Amino acid sequence: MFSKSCEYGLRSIIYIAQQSDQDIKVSLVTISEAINSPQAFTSKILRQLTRSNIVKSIKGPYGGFIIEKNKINTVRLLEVVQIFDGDSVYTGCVLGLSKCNEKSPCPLHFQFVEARNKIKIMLEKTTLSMLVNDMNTDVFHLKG
Amino acid sequence: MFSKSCEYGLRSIIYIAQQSDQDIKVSLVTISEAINSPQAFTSKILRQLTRSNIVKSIKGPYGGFIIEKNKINTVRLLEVVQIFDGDSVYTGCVLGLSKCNEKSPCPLHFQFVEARNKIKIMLEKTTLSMLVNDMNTDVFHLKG
DNA sequence: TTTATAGCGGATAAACTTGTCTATTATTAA
DNA sequence: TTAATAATAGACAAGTTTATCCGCTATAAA
Repeated sequence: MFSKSCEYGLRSIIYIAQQSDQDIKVSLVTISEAINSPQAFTSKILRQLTRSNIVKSIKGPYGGFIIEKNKINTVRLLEVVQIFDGDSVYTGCVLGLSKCNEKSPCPLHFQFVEARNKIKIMLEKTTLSMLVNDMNTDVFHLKG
Repeated sequence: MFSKSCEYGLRSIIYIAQQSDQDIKVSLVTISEAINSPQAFTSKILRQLTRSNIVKSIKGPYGGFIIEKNKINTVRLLEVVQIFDGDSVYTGCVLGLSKCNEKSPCPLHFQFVEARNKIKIMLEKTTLSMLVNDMNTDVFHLKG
């Protein structure tokens, strides 16, 4: 459904948000251990998130990554997915046709519209803070 | 959502079904022109469909591919998707975790359950004949 | 029986994604 | 000012998917 990059990106940002919510700054090493992802590759993922101004990075000793409190409340999953996979998941023809739309649809177009729109709406609605609250219940996990 | 192979596979089988429904046998060349796909690659896709006994192939002059009438009525999209992409689209963790389930879910698990199950049900319900009927209305297309 | 046709099988290549390595830059503490 | 730390940048490598090529096999018609 999502690319590996996007998966790591989502896991990273959820973890960082959870920690930032408790005012804990986390390093690359800590993150990749927490979400069980390859370190060097995760580094690239994090750069994409900092360049997009969702995550803030601090260099040097005691450095690491944080997300500002207000961003935890406002940033939605759609924005994160957008960075890594664009909108291909909920837009774009299921059969890979470039000229597929309401007017000139592929035979699966209308069957998929509803299900995929559900995904889009869900990504639009879900903020990082919602997931942080979930994480605090200890039911959910980000590795394994 | 689906791999390129799966996209070509679905487009191929829908096209073959539509033609077989009118007792027309189609060759590789015809198929790849009709669905606008690379010929050699489509050949491999078709082999997978014949090996799975969904499509029948006839060698030699006047050869080509057909789907038996009764199969058009019984084969469902799920079966085709299964061949190319397995069940990763509607099973498997959205965040790429191997140990993600109802008991020990990732933070996005429950949000996605409904939307993805909708996709699964749709693939389970839809037979080739349903799509053939659609195609006969001239509203739908498989290329471009 | 020969010839042409069309699917089959395997090797190979191109493109893209995922992942690693090393050197550099910024920053903190001593 | 120096040493240690941690993010950054870019080159490079491995893996996967997508795509091509070529010779082989089966078959139909002449």
